[in-house]
Amino acid sequence: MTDRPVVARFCPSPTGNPHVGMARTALFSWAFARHHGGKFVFRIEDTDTSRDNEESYQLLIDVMRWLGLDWDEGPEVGGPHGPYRQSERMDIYADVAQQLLDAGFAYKAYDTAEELEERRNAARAAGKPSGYDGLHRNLTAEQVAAYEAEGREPVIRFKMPERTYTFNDLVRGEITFDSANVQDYVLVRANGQPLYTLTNPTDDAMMGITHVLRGEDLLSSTPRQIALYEAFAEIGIGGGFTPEFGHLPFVMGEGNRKLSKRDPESNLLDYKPKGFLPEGLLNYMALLGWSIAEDRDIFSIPEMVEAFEIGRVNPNPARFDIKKCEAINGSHVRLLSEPDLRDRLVPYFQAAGLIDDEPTVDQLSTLEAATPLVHERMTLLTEAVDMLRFLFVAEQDFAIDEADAAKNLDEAGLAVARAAHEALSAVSDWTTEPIEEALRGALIEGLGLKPRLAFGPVRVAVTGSRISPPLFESLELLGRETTLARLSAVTAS
RNA sequence: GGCCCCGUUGUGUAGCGGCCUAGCACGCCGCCCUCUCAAGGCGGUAGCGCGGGUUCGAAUCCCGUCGGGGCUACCA
Repeated sequence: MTDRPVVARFCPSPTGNPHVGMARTALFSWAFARHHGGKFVFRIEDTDTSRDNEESYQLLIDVMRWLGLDWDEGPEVGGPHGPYRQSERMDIYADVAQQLLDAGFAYKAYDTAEELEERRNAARAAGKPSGYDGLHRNLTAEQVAAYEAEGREPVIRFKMPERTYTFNDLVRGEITFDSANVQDYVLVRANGQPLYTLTNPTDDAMMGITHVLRGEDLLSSTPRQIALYEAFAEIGIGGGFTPEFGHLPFVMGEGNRKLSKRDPESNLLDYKPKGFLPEGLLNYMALLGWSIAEDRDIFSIPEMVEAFEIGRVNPNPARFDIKKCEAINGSHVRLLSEPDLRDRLVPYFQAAGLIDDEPTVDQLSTLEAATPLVHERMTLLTEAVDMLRFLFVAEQDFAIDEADAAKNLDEAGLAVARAAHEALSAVSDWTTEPIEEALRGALIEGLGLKPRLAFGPVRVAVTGSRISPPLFESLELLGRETTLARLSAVTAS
């Protein structure tokens, strides 16, 4: 490790919906920066105009904010090395490319796509590396003139020095590439547009990035970037040093493939509406390649920051397991304080139309009283909505699950409901204890029923479902009038 | 084809030469608790890809092999 203060970054390109693999990379980079008390730079790599779009950009910002991965420099917060969107830095890349050309680190190549492909195929057939063969490395002035006269538009290629590149990967240890296998690569397209190969290292250099944490797919482009950094140092671009690299393992989806847009759980935007907590998702993602301790896997983000060491990241790919993700989320829900949970539940009840956009005092107090009843019964916040719907729904919209009714409200069940109605009619102090007493007295002792058979019909009649929060507490919250009305509605039909 | 990375129960991981009769978690199964569902408690299931070495001793080190993945673009 260098002794330079850590500057890490996250630099996605805004193409489509943000996904889980991307967020995991962001999380690790962020945690690394925070752990070392360094800076975290957020940069948008939108140089591919055919794939990038504004909406994705906004989604990226929103999702980073939802997750709480804050940045010290980047879009919307600014910083000394802006702008932080590559589409606004085109003049910089053009200038850097020209300097590279002038200093002899890069050259113009006039090969056509067809020529390239032909030679590529030949190389492959001969068992040789199939990248660019360097044919136009040393064109004479006459050759250049001839190509120009033909109207050919050159790309700019970086001239790879012929030597071996060894670096110490932060997660994988020492890795060596021979430049014989790393060919001269394109920095700038024939149409003048700079490519990722140029823009990414240029910005990392100019923004003072000391540690590059990224996906394993970029591992094999590391030697050519190291070579570029060395050229940068020569011509005075950036801080004159090469950052350290760490290549994070893939997050896998079904089969042996990387998690992709095709996998339903890859879309980060779905997590919030489904009822995930950011801290739950973050905790789970952290487990994809890292662990905090031998016997623990539930932790807070501050705890992760405290403990995160990049050297302890596991290099092998991890499969995304939505079941475990949900279980971890459930643990975090249980860790929430009652008031906190209540506040977080409100938007979900609003989305379901059960609580007004301007919640009434009544709605809020009902939710507050009901929250403890469901606190340990959910893994996703949306489950609270289903369990507590019967408390908020307008009476004309109250519905009983048909399958549950069929099972619990047969003739015997209706008899139980009638008995319950009668017993509850006599309860004047409408609180949990007297309610329970009345019901037990009438159904268990009176009718000699097993608790399961006694309370099942009441539960279904009043809450609309076989599954509900604890019954007596639920009845108290529902209120005497509504409870009795629902019981008689069921027995009347 | 070439180069590079990876390989512990179904899944995620711990392990970094003896503490391993391989630990933890999710999942699954069973039991307990119990007004339903959860939560919680207890127990069970299942793993070091393979073959050679090195060593008194290997999941741990070395070599090979097999398997998987990535890159090999005028994508990122």
